[in-house]
Amino acid sequence: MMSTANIDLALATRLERLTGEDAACCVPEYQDLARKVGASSRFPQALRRARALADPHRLLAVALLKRRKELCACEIQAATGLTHATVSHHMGILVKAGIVRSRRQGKWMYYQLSGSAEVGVP
Amino acid sequence: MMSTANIDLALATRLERLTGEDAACCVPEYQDLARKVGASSRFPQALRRARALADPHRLLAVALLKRRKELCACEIQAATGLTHATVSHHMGILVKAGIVRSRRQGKWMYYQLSGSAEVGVP
DNA sequence: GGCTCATGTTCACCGCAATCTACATAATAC
DNA sequence: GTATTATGTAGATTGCGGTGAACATGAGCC
Repeated sequence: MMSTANIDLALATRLERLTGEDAACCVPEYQDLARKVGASSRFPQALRRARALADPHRLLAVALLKRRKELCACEIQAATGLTHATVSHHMGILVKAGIVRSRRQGKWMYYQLSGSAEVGVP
Repeated sequence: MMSTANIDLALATRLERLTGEDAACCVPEYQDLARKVGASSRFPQALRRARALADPHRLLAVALLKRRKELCACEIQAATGLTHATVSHHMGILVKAGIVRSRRQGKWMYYQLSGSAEVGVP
């Protein structure tokens, strides 16, 4: 396995052969930029939101919540055809991602969108 | 395992016991709505975009492309610390999702954002 | 032509997430 | 109190996706 230092060196020598503009195209700069972007607090949040919408059942639930203002867990279960355990699991992920908020009324658990459901890139 | 028909029946009888507003809260309506939303051409596209951004390395690559206009594969490799095979795999997913477009120039493959990188809910 | 470099493709491995079963909890009805 | 309903939680299984090694391709250089 090639060490990170070796990869850096090989890349640097390769990039040095390029023409003029490539003076700005050095490896450490990209690693620093990547670290800076990855360390931003917005990054894990955006990732959590993207992951939350990256499942067909969860995306469907959010799409339905966009049309009906509020749905109870059993209605989402009917729409998705999943078991209640799986629905609870999915809705928990959406709530943790900040896309959906829940409200308990008696036996029923109601879900609605919490602000915009869009996902942006940090 | 409970059949779908049985679940429908059980849910319907449960929902019938609820108060006034629940006349509109019938199971087939939600299944129809779910089918309609799921059958929309926008749904699989939105899902593909969300799934494409649901990986930290891919999200990082897109975030970097938002700052630098264009990056070659080796620069993305340097930024992410992955092997070239994995970078190629990830960029392929981003291209198929329509988030990134690629351009070959000599030996180098350049990537740039293809329009907005946002993910909307259909 | 052959050689090297940058990248794409294929395959196998492995970890994680989606799912269900089973049990637990909360709230209402009796 | 018990019974029932709606939902959450824990554990186990399984399938999918991220990963890298190895091979293939394509472009420049000699």
